[in-house]
Order: sequence, then structure tokens, then C-alpha cells
Amino acid sequence: MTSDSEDMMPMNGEDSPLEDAIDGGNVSGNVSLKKGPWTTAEDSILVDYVTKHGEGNWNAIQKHTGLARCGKSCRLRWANHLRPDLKKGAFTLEEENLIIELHAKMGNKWAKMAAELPGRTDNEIKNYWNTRVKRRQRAGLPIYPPDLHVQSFNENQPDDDSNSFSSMEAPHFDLLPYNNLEIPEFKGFDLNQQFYSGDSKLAGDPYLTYPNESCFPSSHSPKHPERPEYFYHGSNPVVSNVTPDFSQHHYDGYLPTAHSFQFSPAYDYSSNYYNGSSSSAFPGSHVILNGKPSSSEPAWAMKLELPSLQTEMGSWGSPSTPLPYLESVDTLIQTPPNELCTPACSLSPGNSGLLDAVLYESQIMKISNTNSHQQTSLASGLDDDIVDTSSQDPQTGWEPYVEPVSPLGHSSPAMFTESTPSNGNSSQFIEVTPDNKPLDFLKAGFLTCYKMLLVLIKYHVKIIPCLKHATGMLLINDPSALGVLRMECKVLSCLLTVFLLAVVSDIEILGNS
DNA sequence: AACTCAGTCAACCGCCAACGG
DNA sequence: TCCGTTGGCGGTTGACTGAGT
Repeated sequence: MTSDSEDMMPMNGEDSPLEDAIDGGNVSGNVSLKKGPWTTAEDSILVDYVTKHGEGNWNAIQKHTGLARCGKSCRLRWANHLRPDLKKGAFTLEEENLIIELHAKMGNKWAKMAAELPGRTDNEIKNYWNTRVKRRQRAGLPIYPPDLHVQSFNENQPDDDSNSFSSMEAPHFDLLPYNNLEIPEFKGFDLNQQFYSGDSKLAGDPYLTYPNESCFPSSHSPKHPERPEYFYHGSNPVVSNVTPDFSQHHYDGYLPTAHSFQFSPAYDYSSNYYNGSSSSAFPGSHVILNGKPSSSEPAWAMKLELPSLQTEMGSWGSPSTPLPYLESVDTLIQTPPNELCTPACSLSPGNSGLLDAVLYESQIMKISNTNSHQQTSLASGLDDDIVDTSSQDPQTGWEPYVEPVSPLGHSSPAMFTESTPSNGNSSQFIEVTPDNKPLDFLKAGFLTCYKMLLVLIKYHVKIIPCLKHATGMLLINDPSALGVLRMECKVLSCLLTVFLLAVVSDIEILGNS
């Protein structure tokens, strides 16, 4: 054993660790105690002391070594950083699973949890958990995976002595204010049901009201930069049946792939916002990934369809219609129709959506002065466009597209040729020619506007769910919502512009006539 | 380049229980 | 039994960092 004098560190040099350690300390009684980050010099003093004397008697360290740290601080430093048996680095997937499981059993008993994780400190586990809770809270998601929810309650039955906790220690499944999150519109958003509609076991689970957190990956996670967050598939028929235990939760460490998530009813589409890859950009994109309709395509797929247009040619509204890309909407807005048209789609403008169709029509009108179109009743056109609700999906209320050519609900050219005078040659395109009575011409012009408005409304309605969801994402501070909203606003603003142009066009022509 | 923001980490603070005088 | 000390624990805070804007 060494004497106290031997424990004292040398004080005779500029680089004296002790001098460094004391520097900047606070006065506590007649001893200046330092706060803040530990220096390597202080660490070396502490390590040296504990190596010689063992752990404990922490207050003696300050007395014996002159280290300007209180006993508490020394103990904490040793326990959390200097202990030789500490495991450095990120938590492994197994450790993360275990932490979640242990927390479900124990609650915030960090020390007990640390005892189950060799080499890990309570502080480490606490920090990890708090970060996790914070992240999930922001996303409005439950802390625990759904099946763990059940599992944990089972494990905390009274007959389980080893895991019995008081009510205060019981798993806190209501830790999050999530259930009280006030996002009225979003909360009732039927997407929530649809995410899990394929899993009756999960239906009604209050913790599944919101999308899986996989959709809200943290923008950066130094420990797991490549991991978007866990993908709790819950009762995912694909995943959960593979392994019955807790490890079934899918932590693949990578962004979802078509294969790993394609049929998960719990898989939410928002991950596609994040993914940004061409392979998944929107709900149900697994259908796109598969390149063909999937029998497992969830019912919500149709609901999530954006207003435009990203379906394959001639497949408007068909049940097998691949779901649209968000990105493609942006592309459509920014890209001239001609550039968008691949040979496969060149036969019709209808495959590219409303904006595409509108742009296409305008081009057609410009270059075509010779077309002769069949006269169509304005009234019947209106009926075809909007009013007919008999074809709506009784469940979703969504009006399926039946027009195989155009997103406008009817032949796109017809839309313009029926009533829209676009220029001085409007007589080629409208059913009411300048030869007709001025009143008829006026009526045709206003009907054109009206029709355009209805079409816009129709598409706007399809956008609303997306806006709702994006708004919800905003309310929970999800950064990806901004991009979604921005894109959707682009769509809406373009639609509005088209409408206004139609109005102006009519007014001008009316004036000329 | 400056700014913002979220995540991580380390450390401190306060409370409490155990212990010993 | 009381009281002071010590150590353990959980909550909180602030510095730092990196990504995004």
C-alpha cells in the first residue's frame, strides 16, 4: 500500500496534472473544486488512485490526491468513462433490443438496465433512451413496438416475481404525450387505419395511430448514420413469423428495400419521403417496385394517390395502377411534357396527369388548326367530369379514374375542344363558334371556366390527404414535411394558375368577340 | 459563410437510502 | 433514535458536432 504522500501527484512543473486539474475550479469550503469536463491529467490522477486503492471512498481522492473534484464527480467519472471494463462505441442491435425490452420491464431503472448490459453505463443507456423517446415523440410514435407492448404486459403479470414492479415502475407506455397530441385533422386521417388495415391484430391498438417511425428517420445519427430508425413491423406477417421473440423487430440497419418491406402492413409510406430513391417515393411504392400490381396492395394505396398522374399509360384509375411518385410530380411540374414523354407514353398525354395534360393541350391547340372534333354536350361533359358519384368507391369515397386516356376524366382533347377558346382560332376547338349567338359564346366561356374549376377541385380533393399528412408531419416537426408541402403547393399553385389562365382566356375572347 | 436545428455526450444537481457514530 | 456522511440513482442541462438551409 502506498502512503498518502505517495498518492499525491507531483506539483513541481508547469504541466503538473494537479495544477491543471485545479485550474478553473470553484471554491468549496477551503478547497477549490473544479467543475466541467475532465482533463486527461485529472483522469490520470483518478485512474492512478483507483488502481492503487480500488473503488469507493471517493471523497478521499480529493483529500489524498489534491484532485479538485468532489467525490461524486470522481465516482461518476470513473464509472462512466474510466472503468477498464467499459465497452466503447455504439450500441449493437442486440443491445438496443435489450434496452427496449428492459425498459418495458423496468421503466427508468437505468442502473438495473446497465447491470444487464455488461460494459454499458446507466448514463449511456439513459442518454440512448432519452434520445429515442425524443425522436419518437417528435414523430408522434409509440415508444415500444406494438408486439412488445403486449409482451411486456404479459411479463409484468403478478406471477412474474422477478419482473414485478410497483405501479410507478411499471412500463410507461403512456410516457409520450403522443396520445394527447393535438393534430385533429391528422389524427383522424384515415391513413392511420390503412397502415395497419391488413393486420387485424393491430387494429385498434392505440399505439398504432401514427405511422411507424421508420418514416421519420433522424436527420443525423452519429452512432447509426445509415439507420433510419427501427422498423417495428409488429405483426408483420413476413417478419414476425420468422422469429417469435423480441428480436423479430427488424433492424436491418439500412433503408428499407423493396424486399424487406414490400408487404408489411405496418410499413408506412413516409419512409419513402426519406428514401428519395427512385424505388420508393410514395405510399405503396412497393407496387411500383414490383413493377406490377401486388395482390397485397393495401386498400389505402388508392387513397394516397396524388392528383397527377404518375400512372402508366392507359391505366388511370385501374386497381392495378402503380402508385405515383412524389418526385415525379415535381418533375412533371418542371419538365416540359415533351421531355417527359417516353416512347411508351407518347401516344397520349393522359398518362402524365392534369398539368401535363393541360400543357399538352395548349401545345396541341397551338400547332393544330385543322383538327375537327366532335361536338360534345357541355352538360354531359360536366356530368362525366365531376358529378357522377355512382362510380365512387363506396369505402373510400374516391372517384376512380375511368378515363383510359386522360386524367381529366375524359378525353383531354375533348375538354378543350368542347369549350375552351384559346386564341383567335378558337373556332376550331369550341363547339360554340363565333357564328353562334354572343350569349351562347358567353355561356360557353363561363362553362369552360366552371368545368376547369370542377376539374381542379377534383384534383384538389385528391391532394388534401397528402396535405393533411404533410401538415401533421409539420406539426410534429418533421423536416421532411417541408419538402412534401412545398411540392404539393407547387401542384396547387400550378392548378390555380391554369384555372386563372382559362378564365383570362375566356374573358379575352369574349372581349374580342 | 453564417445560421439553425437536432442528436449526442458528459457532467452536474437533487433526492434518497444505507450506514455508522 | 437521531444525525451526518457517503454513494447510488435519475433527471436535467449545456457544450459540442454535423447536417441542412
